[in-house]
Amino acid sequence: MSRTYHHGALAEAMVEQGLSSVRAQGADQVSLRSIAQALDVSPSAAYNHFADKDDLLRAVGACGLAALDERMARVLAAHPADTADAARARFSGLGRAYLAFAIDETHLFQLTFGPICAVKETPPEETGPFCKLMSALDDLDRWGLLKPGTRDGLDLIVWAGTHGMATLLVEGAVPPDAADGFIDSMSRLVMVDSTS
Amino acid sequence: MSRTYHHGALAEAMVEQGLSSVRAQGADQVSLRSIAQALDVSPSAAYNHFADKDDLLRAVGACGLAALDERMARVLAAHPADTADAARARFSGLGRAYLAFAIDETHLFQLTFGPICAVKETPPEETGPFCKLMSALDDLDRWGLLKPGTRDGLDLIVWAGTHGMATLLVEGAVPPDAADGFIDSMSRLVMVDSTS
DNA sequence: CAGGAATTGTGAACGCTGTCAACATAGGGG
DNA sequence: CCCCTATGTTGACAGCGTTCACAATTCCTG
Repeated sequence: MSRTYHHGALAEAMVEQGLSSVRAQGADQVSLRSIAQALDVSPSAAYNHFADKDDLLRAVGACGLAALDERMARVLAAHPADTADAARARFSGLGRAYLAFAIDETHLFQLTFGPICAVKETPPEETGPFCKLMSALDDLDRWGLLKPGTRDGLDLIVWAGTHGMATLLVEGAVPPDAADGFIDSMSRLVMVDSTS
Repeated sequence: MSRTYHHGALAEAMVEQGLSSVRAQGADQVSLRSIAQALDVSPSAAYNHFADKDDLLRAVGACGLAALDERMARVLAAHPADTADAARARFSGLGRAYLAFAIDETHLFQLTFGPICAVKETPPEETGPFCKLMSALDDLDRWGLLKPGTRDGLDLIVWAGTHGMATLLVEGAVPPDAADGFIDSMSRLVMVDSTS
C-alpha cells in the first residue's frame, strides 16, 4: 500500500504538512519526526530536500509570508485605485488585512516573523506586504490625502506601526477587537480630515 | 570543594546564568542542562524551583522586561518634567531607550516578548515600559504639544509603533541606524512643530 | 537539645528529539 | 542492458526535558 518507494514530491508535501502542523500547534511544538510520520516517511528522508529542520521551517515561514501577501493582494484587487476614496480604502484595507492575518494565523505569523526565518535576511523592501503598504501610501500622497509635511519617514512609521500592532495582537498584549480602532486612529493621524 | 550540598540560592543563580546564556546564544539554543552544568548542579535540581524549562525562561524574560524598564526609568530620571522641552525630551528619550534595548539586547528582547513569555498574560497596561510611554504622552498633552485632535487612540499608535520598530530592528528587517530617524519622524508626526 | 519533617540536592532512567552514515530501491540516459 | 543519480530506509548517536527514588541538609517542634 505504500504507493511507491519514491514519494515524488516529498519536499512540497513536507512543507504542506509542516504548514498545518505549525498552524495547529505552533512552530516550537512541531518536530521533524512527526511531520515525517504524518507522511509515512522516514525522518531522515527530509535531509534529501532540506539542510536542516530550520531550513524546512523557513520554507513553511515563506508560505506564511505568501499567505499574508495574498490577503493583501485580494484587498488591492477589490479596490481599484481610481478615486480618492478608493485610495483611502486601499490603505486601511491593507492594514486591516495585515492585522487579520496576525489574529487568525497567530502561529504562522510567529514563525514567519520569528527568529528562525529572520536569519533568512528577508530583503528589506522586496517583500510583498511591505511594498504593497508603501505603494498605498504613495497613492494617498498622489491624491493629496496625506497631512502636509508628514511624508518624511512615514513609510517606516506605518510599517512599524502596523507590524507592531500585529505582534501585540499575537502576544495577546492587546485584545483582537482593538484592531479596527487602531487602523482608524492610524488613518486619522496620517490622512487629512475625511469630512472635507 | 563542593561549597555546600545545598546551594542556598539556586533559583536566583539559575535565572542569572540563564540570563547570560540567553544573551549569548538566544533562548532557543539554551538548554536546562547546560545552565545546571554551568552551576555545577544536577539538571533535576531545577525542578525544586521551577515547574518547567519554560517557567525558568519566563523568569529570565521577566528580567528582560525589568532591564528595559530600568533603561526607561533612567531616562525619566535624567529629564525632570518641568518644561515643555523636557516633556519632548522625555518622550523621545523613552522611545530611543526602547529601541536601544532592542538593538543591544536582541536575544533578551526576543525572549521577553516571544511566545514563551506571552503566555504569562502580561497585564495589559500594568507593565512598566508601557505605562511610562503613556505617561510621557500625557505630559505632552498637558503642555499642549500634541497636534490637536490626535489624542484619540494615540496610546496604541505610539506603543505599537515603538514596539513594532523594535521588532523590525531585532529581525534585522531594518538597520540599527534607522532607529533615530524613526523616533524623529514619530515625534514630528505626533507633536506640534518644534520651531514655534 | 533531640528527632522528625520539610527543603533541596543527586543519580539513573525514560522517551523523545535532530542528525548522520551506510545501505536499499527506483527511474532515466549512455 | 547497465550504471548513475536521486531518493528513501535502517540503525545508531548524543543531547534534550522530565521523572522517580533516594540522600543530604536545614528547620521546627516538643
